[in-house]
Amino acid sequence: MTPSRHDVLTIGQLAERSGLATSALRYYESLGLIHSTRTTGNQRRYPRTALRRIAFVRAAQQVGLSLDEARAALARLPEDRAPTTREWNAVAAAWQHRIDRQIAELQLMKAKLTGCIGCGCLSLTRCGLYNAGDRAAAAGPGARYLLTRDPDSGPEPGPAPGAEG
Amino acid sequence: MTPSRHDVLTIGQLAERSGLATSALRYYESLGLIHSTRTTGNQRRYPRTALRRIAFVRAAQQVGLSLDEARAALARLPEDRAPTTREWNAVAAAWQHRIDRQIAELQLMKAKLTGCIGCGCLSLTRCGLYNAGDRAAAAGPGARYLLTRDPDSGPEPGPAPGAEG
DNA sequence: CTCCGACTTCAAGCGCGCTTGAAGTCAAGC
DNA sequence: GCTTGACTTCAAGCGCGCTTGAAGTCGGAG
Repeated sequence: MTPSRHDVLTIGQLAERSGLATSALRYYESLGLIHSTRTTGNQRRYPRTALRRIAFVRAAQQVGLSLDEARAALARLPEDRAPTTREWNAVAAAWQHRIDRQIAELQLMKAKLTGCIGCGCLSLTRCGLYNAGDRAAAAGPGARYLLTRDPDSGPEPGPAPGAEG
Repeated sequence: MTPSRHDVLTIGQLAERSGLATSALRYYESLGLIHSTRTTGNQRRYPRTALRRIAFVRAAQQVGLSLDEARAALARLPEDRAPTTREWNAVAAAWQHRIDRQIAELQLMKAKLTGCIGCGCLSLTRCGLYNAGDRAAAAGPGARYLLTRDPDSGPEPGPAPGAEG
């Protein structure tokens, strides 16, 4: 079964089907998230499995993974076919832990807010919100993530300066 | 009651107490999130209420607000005293909606993952994950937020090109 | 043949939330 | 006086996830 013209997508077609801009797709390819072959005229041709990989990446982003982390996760799934239940199970389980943790954090935040409503506080010392930023403050430079990144992974080369109070 | 030396904080003291770097505090001040007076030697002196404002901002970030949005929210609270229950109530209620929405999205994602485990799919057309990125794809340029920003606010001047599939 | 649009590469830019560096000032201790 | 360290301003840089622009190529229609 050599791939016929319909088994393969131009970057424009892939963009339309995935909802991403062609620039984003080239960027993804530069990161190794998707792969393409080239025509004799040096144009990219993507296999249909690229759609699955993109879907995976977008889902990974929603779970809070960076593109680099998504690539690592993607490396544990087969390149050219849909993952088996077993393969998918391992990945999904890890994501569920992430999601659960994020949900737990949000619920904690919500509880703190409710407590604040009850006490009318934000009184500098007693308010639970006052200590809500502990983990976020420990993150490195760069744009801050909205929710806490994986707390028990990563080298964390640069400790936050002056954070010891 | 003129503010004595103990009612007022240097930027270094504020950094230590808030857990933020002095550079971050200057940045916050440049954005109007906190305010300071100056000594005769042109050094910043922050009122203790700055601590409360910073706590508020950090909490706002956890809820998913940008610093600009945090400033807008902060503008609805009094500058120089703790907010009353009524004042706080309005803000907290808005945040709770945000949090609830984020939790709902995460739970939806989790359900989709569970479904995927059950069906062993990612089969391009049937998988719920496949359509999980709809809203994220509609966002503009720049670093992507991990979770969906407020879907019904903001001018959104630049529609994502090629997002119509 | 021309023309057009979809493709190519590469470098640079953007937006956010900061940090870093350079060059200078101020305040206290020896 | 000198040193030290905390402060000042301003500009530039970083990391992520892309987009934008310039300059050129490919491939089919007329």
